[in-house]
Amino acid sequence: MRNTRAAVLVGDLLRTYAKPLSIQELHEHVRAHLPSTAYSTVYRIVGRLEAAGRVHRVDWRERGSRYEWSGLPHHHHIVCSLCGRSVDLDDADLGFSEERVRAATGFLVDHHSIELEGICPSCQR
Amino acid sequence: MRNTRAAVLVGDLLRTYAKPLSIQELHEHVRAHLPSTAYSTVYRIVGRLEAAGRVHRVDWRERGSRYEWSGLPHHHHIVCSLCGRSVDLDDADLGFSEERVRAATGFLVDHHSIELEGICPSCQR
DNA sequence: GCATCTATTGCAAGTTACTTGCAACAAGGC
DNA sequence: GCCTTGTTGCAAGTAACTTGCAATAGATGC
Repeated sequence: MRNTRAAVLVGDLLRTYAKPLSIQELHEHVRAHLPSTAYSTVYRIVGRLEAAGRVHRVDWRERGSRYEWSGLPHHHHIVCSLCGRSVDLDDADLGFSEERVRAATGFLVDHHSIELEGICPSCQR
Repeated sequence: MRNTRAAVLVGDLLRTYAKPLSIQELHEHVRAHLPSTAYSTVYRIVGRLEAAGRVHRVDWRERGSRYEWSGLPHHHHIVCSLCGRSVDLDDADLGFSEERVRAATGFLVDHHSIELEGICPSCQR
């Protein structure tokens, strides 16, 4: 994968922002630095990053599908339904283990996705 | 909401099948009994059922969005990535509690969605 | 049962977000 | 610098989902 200007901008933002971003949001970011960049370019960069395993997709129901840097430790998200901010949670915070699912169902778990929505502490005030 | 023939077919299938179904699948079922039924009719019936709270949407990533009868006890699913069959899991099977999330993050949880994918016991053989 | 009212339907067209073909372009190796 | 080939911008193409509208059919009251 070539280090084109747009690809570097997309990769850097995903890596440093460390939260899921939509292609729209990535596109806006790239255009701020390289105004001629097309949506389809960002779309394809993200596809390449995903194929290379450097990024993975996250679905936030009403908020659409988003992409997050894969180098982060495994975690899930809780998104504030008022302000949209997200906080990370790991399996231990949730009491989750694949072992437990295995015991309950006999399934060998490949993949799990946990998405939570609620009101964050600051919006509760 | 009127008890039209198509709406009764959709509602009955969702209630008795008790597993998430796509609009496509519901449409095929309705057409088997009422061949003239349009996709958009099923689409709107499901929308009405959802608005009435009798059905809710479930997202199964690659398998698309599906709808499930709401009268069932709260649960999640693990879907076999080979045969597509799903098994229900409740929060206790997962060790999950909103209280725990509250303690870890301070968020008031509105809604949570947990979807698992793996290999079912019979496909493991 | 029959008339009436209005939700519901079928059809076709519209919208949206996502995908792709292709010729021009530019990153990286030599 | 020059060439090779991955990338880009543009515009057009999909597929799935939505909607407008005139015709239809549940439901209600008589």
